[in-house]
Parts: sequence; C-alpha cells; structure tokens
Amino acid sequence: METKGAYYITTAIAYTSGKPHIGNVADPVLADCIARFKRMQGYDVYFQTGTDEHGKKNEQKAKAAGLSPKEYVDRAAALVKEQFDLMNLSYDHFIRTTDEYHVKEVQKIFKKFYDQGDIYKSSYEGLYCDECESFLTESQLVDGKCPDCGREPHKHTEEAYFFKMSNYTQRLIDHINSHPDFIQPVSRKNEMMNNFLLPGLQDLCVSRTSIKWGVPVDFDPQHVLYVWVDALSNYITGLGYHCGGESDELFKKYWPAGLHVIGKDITRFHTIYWPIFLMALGLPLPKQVFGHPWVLMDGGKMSKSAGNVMYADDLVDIFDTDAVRYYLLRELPFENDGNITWDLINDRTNSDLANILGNLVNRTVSMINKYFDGKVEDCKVTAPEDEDLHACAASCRDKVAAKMDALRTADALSEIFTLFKRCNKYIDETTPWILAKDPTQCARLSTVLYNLTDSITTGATLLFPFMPETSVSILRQLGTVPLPWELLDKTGNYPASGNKVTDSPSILFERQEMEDIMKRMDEKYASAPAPADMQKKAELHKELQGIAKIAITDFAAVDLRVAKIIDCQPVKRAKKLLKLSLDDGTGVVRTVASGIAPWYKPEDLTGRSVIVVSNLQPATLCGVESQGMILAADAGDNDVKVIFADGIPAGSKVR
RNA sequence: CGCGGGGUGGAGCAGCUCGGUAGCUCGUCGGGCUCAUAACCCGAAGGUCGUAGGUUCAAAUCCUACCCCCGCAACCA
Repeated sequence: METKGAYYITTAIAYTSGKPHIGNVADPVLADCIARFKRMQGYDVYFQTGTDEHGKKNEQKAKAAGLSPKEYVDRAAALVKEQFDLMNLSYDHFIRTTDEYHVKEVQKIFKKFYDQGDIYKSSYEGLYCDECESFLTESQLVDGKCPDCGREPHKHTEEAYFFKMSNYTQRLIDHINSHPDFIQPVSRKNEMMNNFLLPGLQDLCVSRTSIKWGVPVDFDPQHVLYVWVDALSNYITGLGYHCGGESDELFKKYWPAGLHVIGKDITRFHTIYWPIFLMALGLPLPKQVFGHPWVLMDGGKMSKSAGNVMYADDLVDIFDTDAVRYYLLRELPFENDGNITWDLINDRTNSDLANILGNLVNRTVSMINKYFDGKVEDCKVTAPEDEDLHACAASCRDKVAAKMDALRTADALSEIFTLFKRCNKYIDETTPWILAKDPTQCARLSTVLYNLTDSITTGATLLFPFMPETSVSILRQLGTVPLPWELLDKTGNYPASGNKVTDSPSILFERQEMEDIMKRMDEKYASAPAPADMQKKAELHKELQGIAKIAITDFAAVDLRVAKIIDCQPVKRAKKLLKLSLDDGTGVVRTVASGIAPWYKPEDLTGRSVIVVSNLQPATLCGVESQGMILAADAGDNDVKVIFADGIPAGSKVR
C-alpha cells in the first residue's frame, strides 16, 4: 500500500503516582484509536506513550514506602503499563523519563538553552516549609500555615534557572493565529490566548535545588530540572533527537508530531511552553494539540466494595477490553466532560454492542448456515430495498473519516453504528425467513444475505481502530479479512462466490444485568485481598515505623475532652464545614468548625457526644471561629468517621 | 465581585461559532416480526431548551441580570 506520509502521535506521559484510573487511560485509548485509524488510512504511524517519573511527590512516596525513588517508580511505571496494556494499545514506544537516553538528551537540551541565553540564573523566592521541604504558594496556605504539617512557612530564596519566555511570545501568538487548528478544541485556544499569551508570559522556573529526584543540571549539579523541560522533551527524545548532533532516522522521519493528545488540564504546557522550547531548539512545532475533556466518575451509584474510583482492570473483567474502549470513545465528548458509571457503561454495552451489533452478526451467520449451509453467493437478484443499504455502506467510510479528522471519535462511532442499524432494518424489510419458504426465491434470498454480509464486512473493517478484537472476530466469523481502505467506499467487496462462514457463531457481547455485575464485583473484592492491598499494608507498616516517637509529656500537652453536640449547622459558602456548638461541661458554649459535612448531616450529630481537642489555638474558618477540633478517622479513601463518645459525661478528660 | 465548565422531554448527550419546524441514544407505552443474544423493525407519549428582561419579523442559539449545579481554589483546627 502506498503511504500517505508519516504521522507521529503521542499521549501525555502518565505521572507515576499510583495505579491509573479509568479516566487516566482514556487519553491513551483515544490516541490509540486515532493512531490505528491513521494506519488504516495508509499513514505511516508512530505512536508513543510513557511515564513521567521524576519530582518531589515520587521522592516522598518512595520514602514513605521505604524504597529508593528508582525502585518506587519502577513499580509505579509497571502499574501504569499494566493498565495501558489491558486496553490493547498499539504504541510503538513506551518512554520513561528515567530512561538513560532521555536523561542524557534532556541535559544537553538544557545546556543548549543556557548557552544561547534562553535560560538565566536567578533566584526563586517564596514561602517555604522546612518540615515538608517544599515551596508553598500564598493560596496554598491554611491560616498562614503549611497545609500538610501546620508549621509556619517562612520566606526562602532558592537559586534557580529561569526560561526567558518573552523572547518567543510574539512568534507563538503569530503561529497560533495563523494555524487555527493548532489547539483543539477552539475554546481551549481562546483560554490560552486571553489568560496567558496576551497579558504577557512570566518567565518559567525550570530548575530546583530543593528536589533531589530529577535530572541533574550537568554544569551545575546541585540543580535538578524542574518538571516541564524534562517531561515535555520526551516527545523528541523518544524519537532519538540529538541536540546539537545528528538525530536518528526515526526523528527525521516523524518529527514534527501530527498530534499530541493530552488532558485539558495541561493544555497550557503543551500549547505555550512546549512550542517555545521547540522554537528555542530550532525545531518545527507539532501540527496539532488536542486538550480533550475528562471522563468523570460518578461515585454515587457504585457499590461500596468497588469504591469510588473505577479502574480499567475491573471494567475489563466485567465488560471486556473492547466494550470499555467503546464506552470511552463513544462517551468521551469533544468539548465537555463525560460521565462513567457502571450503569451507563452497562446500558451502552447491552444496547449498542450486544443488541445492535452482536445480535446482527449472530442472526446473519445463523441464517447463512440455516439456509445455505454456510456460504452465500451474490446471485444479483436485486430489489429496490437494496439501494439504500448500498448507499449507506458505501458512504460510511468518508463520513467516519470526516469525523475522525475533526477528532470526534464519538460521532465517528455513531456513523458506523448507523450502518449496523441499517443492516438490521434491511433484514426486516427483506424478511429472509419468508423468502426461505419459497424455493423460487432462493437466488433472491442468497443475494439478500450476501448484501448483508458485504455491508457488515465494511462496518467491521471500519470498526477496527475502535474495537480491534471485535473487528477481527466479526470478520473471522464471516470467513473474511479486513477490506483495504480504497475499497471501503464501494460495495460488493465480499467474494461474490461466497466464503464459508463459521458454523458456530459465537456471542460477541453478552447481555448483562446490573445486579449480577455488582455481585461479581462484590465477590471479587471479598475474596482474597488484591495484591495492591498487601502492598498497602506493607507500606502502612513502614510508614508507622518511620514516625518519630514522642514522649508522654508531649502527649499530655494535648487536652482531650468529651463534649456533647448541642447544635449543629452547615457553614455558609463552605462545602465541607459544619459548625458545631458543644457543651464541654464548662457551661460556656464552645464552637468548633469541622470538615465533615460530606459525611454527616447536622441532624445526625445533634445530641451525640464527641471528643474535642480543647487547648487548640483558635482559628477562623470561613468566618467561623473554631475553638478546637473534634476527633475523626479517615476510614477510607473518601470516608471520614467521627469518633463518638456517647454516654460519657461532658467535660470528662480523655487520656 | 476567586477561576473555569454547565443547566435542553425520566436518564445520558447533540444542537449554540454562521438566529428561522428542538435532534440522538437509553428508558416507558402500543404495534409488527420470529432469522437472532426476551433480541430486531415500526409508531406514540413526554420538553414554555434554568429564571427574568432585552435585540429581532423570528432566539435553545445573540445581549444583560439573577438562580442553581459540577470541577479547581478557599476553608477539612
């Protein structure tokens, strides 16, 4: 097949902060679908994904788990890859920012920026928490204190390198204006222009001395590259770009990228900083950046055991990879965030995949077996009702391609299913079971089933980028292979003399009931703790051992009292806060604000007794002066339980 | 006046850029059919397109104000 040219497509690299959830894999699934579609069209595609592994968070997590940072990210990267691979991604390369070739190249890139004056050394000034070893922004502070440890941060100045953005701003603005498709969807482009580019860019801090886990600046080793130069460069280092030298063939062939698929939250970095870095390197800019919306998980309807977060592996257990891919590609809209719940994905799978598609293939194959012993020929006995089916099949390819060009996978899928629905309708129009009763209609019946098989072959071929396994399975059942792109806008591609179809059609997608699904998930989580749990236990144990011991006098400094809740009100303009009025035995009402609103209603608390830290420095939260705090436990990822002390007199000391 | 996104028949969404019979999928109800996975096909009910104004011959679509919801942020003492 003649190639239409090179096409390089990437996903954002996943941060190794743990097991990626279903929303995280939506991004690579989307990219995979586009990659496969481009290949089908005849492009020479290179598809890259990977992991972003440096940074403070990983350093801290590794420490908490008692591992070296590298050991930690090795595990985390494996988790990411595992979830990605479950989705049947066809990436050509999986890059890790800890890969040696990447690290070396990034250092050279940084050096080049420095040598040509794009980077200058200055100092980063901000509020710094010694305990947590991190900078805090004004807005992160909680009552002027560190949100993590509650200590007072102080002004701290750290030497750092900055990238001079102003050198390139105008060029970038011009580029965006002259390339209207560069940022997709358009609303994102306006956002970037109005909020960042037009007001003027601030120089970007690109190194840190307070982080150890990162790529060291080779000419100034106490500095480590600060995320974005490191992470963004993966798109070129992965292709074998060599700064200041001869790049690999791969790079020459595939750069510039045709498309960066990213989540909308990092649009800024991909449409502003990344293009500017590329300009500084003298490289052409990617053709397009798509900041896609998110799949939001609607926790309310999910079973307890499954928790609030949905993972690809759980979904695949129940629905199979292709059904999950289908859901993501079908429901991930172009402009707005989408939803995913067990109910929604089950509905879609049942109606679209089991009923419309699966049943269509099943009934078609069954009839061919029943009436023709597994082989239909095109006897060319046509009727007016054939016309519309042919038109629908022949026009499908270009309609799908148009939607894909606009990155609208949901609409593209919808076009394909229009064809499958048309096939179902065709069966009703032609009533093969009636034709079968009349021996003189044999040739017509054969033609009808041939037309049907032919159209399904077209649909199944087009389905490949979205649901690869299903596509192959359908074609196999029909005894045929995918059609070449050039023939997809024609009909009559299925062998006119017929192929032998499978004599035992298999169910493509089983219909399922929600009850059974929930039951299966409950069972899965009830039996044998998942390996992840074991790991969690080990981590918890390490964490507990790592905490410094305190003296009994330290503990005695905390005064705990039982108090009865005499009134409880929500706090205006605060989502999480409840204002509690407590009787602590003193006769003076003590007011405490507590962040438990998501888990408790005021009426559930009134009259109950709790434990309060009575000698805590008062603080004002959302306009409420809080005189102490009540004890509660983090009972789960997203669950808090107040520790009640019902039946104990107010004012009792707790020790 | 924190930032951003949104409010369209029971549910999930499209339509809004470039005003002109409100569309899709699921669900519900009725009918048809029996090749097929209780599936497929046809039809119906159901919406004053968040509210109130404005522009216009004409507004879901443009403008203004307000209400509500969701992310992020602010508060989880």
